[in-house]
Amino acid sequence: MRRTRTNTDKKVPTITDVAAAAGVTTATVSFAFSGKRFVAPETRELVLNAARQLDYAPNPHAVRLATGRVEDLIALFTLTLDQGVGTEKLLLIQRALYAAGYRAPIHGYDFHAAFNLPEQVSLMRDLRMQRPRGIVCAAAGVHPDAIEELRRFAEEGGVVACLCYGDPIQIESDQVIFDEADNTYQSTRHLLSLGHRRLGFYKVGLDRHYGPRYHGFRRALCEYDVPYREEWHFRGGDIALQEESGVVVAREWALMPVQDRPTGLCIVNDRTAQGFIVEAFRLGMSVPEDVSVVGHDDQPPAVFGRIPLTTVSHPVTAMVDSLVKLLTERLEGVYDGPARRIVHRGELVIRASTAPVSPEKKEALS
Amino acid sequence: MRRTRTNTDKKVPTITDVAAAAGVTTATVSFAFSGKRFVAPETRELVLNAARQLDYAPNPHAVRLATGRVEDLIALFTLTLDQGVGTEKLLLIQRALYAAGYRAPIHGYDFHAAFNLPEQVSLMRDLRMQRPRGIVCAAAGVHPDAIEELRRFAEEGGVVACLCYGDPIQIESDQVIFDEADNTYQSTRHLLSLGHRRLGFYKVGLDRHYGPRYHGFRRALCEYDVPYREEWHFRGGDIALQEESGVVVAREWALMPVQDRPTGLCIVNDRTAQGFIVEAFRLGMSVPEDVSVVGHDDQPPAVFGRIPLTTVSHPVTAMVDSLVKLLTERLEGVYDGPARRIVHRGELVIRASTAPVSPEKKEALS
DNA sequence: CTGAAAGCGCTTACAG
DNA sequence: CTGAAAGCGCTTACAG
Repeated sequence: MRRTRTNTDKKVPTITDVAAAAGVTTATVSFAFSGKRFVAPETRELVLNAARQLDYAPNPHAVRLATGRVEDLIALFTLTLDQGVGTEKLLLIQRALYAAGYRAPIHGYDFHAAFNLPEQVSLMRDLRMQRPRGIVCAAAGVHPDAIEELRRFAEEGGVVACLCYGDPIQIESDQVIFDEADNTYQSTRHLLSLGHRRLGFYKVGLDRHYGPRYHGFRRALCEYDVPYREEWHFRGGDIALQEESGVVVAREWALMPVQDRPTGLCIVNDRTAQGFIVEAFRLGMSVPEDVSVVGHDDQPPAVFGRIPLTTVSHPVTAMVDSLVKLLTERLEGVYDGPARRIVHRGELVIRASTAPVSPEKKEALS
Repeated sequence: MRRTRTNTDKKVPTITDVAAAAGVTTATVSFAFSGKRFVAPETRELVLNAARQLDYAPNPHAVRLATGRVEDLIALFTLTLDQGVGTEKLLLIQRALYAAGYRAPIHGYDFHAAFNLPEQVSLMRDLRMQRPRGIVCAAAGVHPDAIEELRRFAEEGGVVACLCYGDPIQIESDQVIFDEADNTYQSTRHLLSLGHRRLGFYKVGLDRHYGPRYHGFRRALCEYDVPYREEWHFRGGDIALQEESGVVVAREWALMPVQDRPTGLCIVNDRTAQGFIVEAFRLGMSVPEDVSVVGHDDQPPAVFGRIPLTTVSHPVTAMVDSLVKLLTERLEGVYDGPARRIVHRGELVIRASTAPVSPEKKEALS
């Protein structure tokens, strides 16, 4: 992998070249750029011209080595660079930070890294060693060892802000939390309020079958005194494409005896729910006549899919706004107190994929 | 924005600390890690233990400053971190490069940066100054000044590989090119072969209304001797959400007199096409009875949207494979010859959104 | 087998 | 108003 500079490679101009060209010291060049010390206007012009002439730009590694931390760098860490809310949040954070004068490259890895522990920890450690000004951790399922790296980063003077799903991350840092349990609780209550009593649950992804969303589901059932049935907790298999795992769930569901299968399904997320619905129709069923389906996120597929989806929103913009606010307050020294937490909840949006349980099904049940 | 180390901040261990703890020189520590010089096994153990003890990790900036280029860093540059093929490609490239032992953070900016020239150039310059081993430029609409930065990067010994849309980027580097013109040419020919003669065109995004896709559209029309009609070249407005601009196009289309509006529409891309279709149905029209619609990309929305979409695929995986192959051959010194170009084309996938032009419309036309 | 030291390209006290 | 020089934390010829 190693490669040495060949003699055909062009030399990159350094501060020394600029100093020589301008007939000054490197100190003067440095100060002419940074403004941290007064430089006579004429000298300044001389330096700037020489720099322009040579097309000089400072070597960031030298700058960072000399100054310690990288003051304008905020690293964005994620494990879910998906085709949905995860990526959208990062984009919005990036945009806001760029606007505030920071660079914010995304150091992410896709979905599969969530199950690849050593990789995850080494990624986080790399980030820490780069000594950015801050790290935004926007990921679900961050391993304790990776969190430990974050903690060290904070101890060493870095700013940490987290965007969490479901549960807070075990670290003393500002956190914006999406209440996943409540999200699924709301969708489940909606189905219950429509009279459904045989309810199924499915969450895409291998992670956390029994995480916050599951608990939200159970809590709603509990309040309505409706029993939880393990066989209606679908798994869908290990499929990368979200829609496809919805297809698998539809097949599993369709194979169940009509008298004893869910009449309402709580499916996380919209894309997976649409996958379910498309396959259900293909199998001769219809939604919501044969099953009511609630999705999650209220992303475009909820509106532009097979049928308009009843869903619970994921407040992407609000969460990003909170995060950026907490973070920039720290960065700019406006706030320096104890860690803060802001919890966001989604909202139920009723569309066409849910309907009251049909009378004959009510009978069948009794 | 500046911040100095407070005395509560923990000190990060350096190579000097490790050397002291192990009772050796920093040189020995360095070589014990890199293996570039023989180190007695016992000494090695001593060093490794001390490092573990202190939880030492080298400061990447010092390493980079000392060695010049960053040997295991490939920067991924993009201007389109979308919710679709753009992000998917980057993910796949990242995954492949990680597997090959490289780090590949995404230095991207969203869609709007494409129109923000200074930002774009400064991003590319920052990347160059970081002196990674290589830069992958996966973006459409890269400005000449940004390309100039890429060129300098290559002159200075960096490896450049491009993933282009439509036209090659004006630089001597390996390139994988997606033939956008052919993509739209194929979709247009499909409509023509179904008997449609009144054809409309819409490409989401402000960029390049008259780019390669437009030319593919016109070429197909030309071959069938069908006139191009400027008023059927839709604009859709400046809308971030791809589906929404499809909605706008549907409204524009529906307002046209029935006798004089397109019977076939070539819409880039699938999400936009589904947006069009959903709105068309809402307006009381139906697809393909009232209009045939071809999408582009063959992404999930083509299969899981309002109706299954006839579309032309975007060969994401094949393109990424090509790119990674070209790039790693360079990185590993397997290939060192002149720049190579690989062109990929998509394939027509026929589903339910297109149908032969109806007889009464044929009459109306004549 | 391993040290002592120069050098990478910056920044910033310390002088004048 | 600006220089001379130390220092950031590494790597790597140069010695022995």
